[in-house]
Amino acid sequence: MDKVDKIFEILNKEYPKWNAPVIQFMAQNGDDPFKILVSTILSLRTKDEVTAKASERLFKVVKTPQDLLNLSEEEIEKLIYPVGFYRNKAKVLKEVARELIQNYNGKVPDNLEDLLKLKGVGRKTANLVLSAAYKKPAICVDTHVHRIANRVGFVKTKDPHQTEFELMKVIPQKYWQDINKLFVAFGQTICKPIKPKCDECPINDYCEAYKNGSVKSGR
DNA sequence: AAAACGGGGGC
DNA sequence: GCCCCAGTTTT
Repeated sequence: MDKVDKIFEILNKEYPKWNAPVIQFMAQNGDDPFKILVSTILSLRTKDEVTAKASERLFKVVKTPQDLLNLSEEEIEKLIYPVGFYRNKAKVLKEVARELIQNYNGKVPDNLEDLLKLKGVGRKTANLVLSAAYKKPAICVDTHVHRIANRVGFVKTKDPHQTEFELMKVIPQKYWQDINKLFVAFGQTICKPIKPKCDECPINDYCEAYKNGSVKSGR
């Protein structure tokens, strides 16, 4: 069995042990692209749990872009507090809602180009929406994915953008969905930026950084 | 008191 | 490509 197959097999098996509130939350909320987009925007620089709670509160009131637009920024701020940047995010959320209604019939675009045109949406957010909401082949590179891919040895680059393209070459497409789902949870609990728990790591046999002792406290 | 949490956007 | 951004939680 190929090393890549083995790694994903193990991570999939271990996954239930890890907590990734946002992912669980998204799973509970089906694949509604709008909710996934909003949650992802909220998650910026904010802990998973907090994002999940804030999303839950917001979605009790807001189901569509129009709902969002009907609220004042202050009302949105109250709903999403205490996510970091709540003031800015409230503004972004309203702007995104406005763009969705004006340019996309109130629906979240299902292609990278249009998603990237939205305010506050970059490659990470866009790819997550494509993957989670539309089940399209896309790899969402956040700091966890970037760090883990480099440690394990899938890629060797400092540029997250480059990581995205390298991973697409190295990892078979059938696993792209797994990357987005598994790596965040794995990165938060085991393969942490500093003080990673390599002794408890289920895939340390396959990790280049572990083998050559270069898993420093660093990103 | 200081560091950690992370992605987008401007230049 | 590098640097800035901002609020809450954790150490």
